[in-house]
Amino acid sequence: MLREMKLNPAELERVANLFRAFAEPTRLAILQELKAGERSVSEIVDSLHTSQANVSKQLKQLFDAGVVSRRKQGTQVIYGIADEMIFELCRMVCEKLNRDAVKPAELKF
Amino acid sequence: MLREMKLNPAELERVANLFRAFAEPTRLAILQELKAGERSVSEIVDSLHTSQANVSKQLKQLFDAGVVSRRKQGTQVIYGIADEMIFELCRMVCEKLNRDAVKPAELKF
DNA sequence: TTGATGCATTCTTATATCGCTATAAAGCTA
DNA sequence: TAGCTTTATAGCGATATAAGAATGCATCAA
Repeated sequence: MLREMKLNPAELERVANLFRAFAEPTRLAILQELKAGERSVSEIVDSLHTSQANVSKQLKQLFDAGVVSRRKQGTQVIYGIADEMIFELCRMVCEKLNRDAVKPAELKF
Repeated sequence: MLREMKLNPAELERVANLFRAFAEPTRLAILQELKAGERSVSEIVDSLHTSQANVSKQLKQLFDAGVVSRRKQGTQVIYGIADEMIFELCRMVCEKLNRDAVKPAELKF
């Protein structure tokens, strides 16, 4: 049971909110960095082309969505991937984009 | 090879754009309707609580993202799911939300 | 041809969000 | 304590987007 139930508006909102976490290039770039391992905020800032304030804000969104984890280490805050399903999601999206594109260049998150 | 490459900004943008198609409750509701089978625009309108203009606009976004297909049938336009991967995506997102929530109510797209 | 139906598009308003600068807060260290 | 480093937040301008109202555009029937 429960199989074919339709989600109510509040549930749809929650699903949409989680998808929204991935619907922004800067946040995806952050997730790509974290894929290689935990990073402090300043390490992420150094690897991206945006401000520290912006990185902090995007990290907050990812954290609130349950996508990344964090812990304090002295004066630093170390972020990591909270759920590996993220990469499965990105992989599936990339595969679809590759299917749809006629181009030979393959995307791989 | 190509395994651990990072996506460039244009590629990240494309990935983000596809995620964005799912980042909105009305569009998710439309996809839920289409999961049961093809539907005309007016059928979708009747099943949702929003205007025909809005449904058409959201359908256009889904179509442009390659998420739904469409065909004309007389005066109607029939929409359907273009790629079943959509439901796998939604299933994974719901599962994560269910994991994160302590509540017993399970979401299932 | 006229009118009706079904869908798409345009315009507008309200709201959200990205990214910046400046600033605050917390933890080291001298 | 003072000063430095690291991160978070507030405020702001610019841009994007959701949704309603009105309109345009086919298609079909009478």
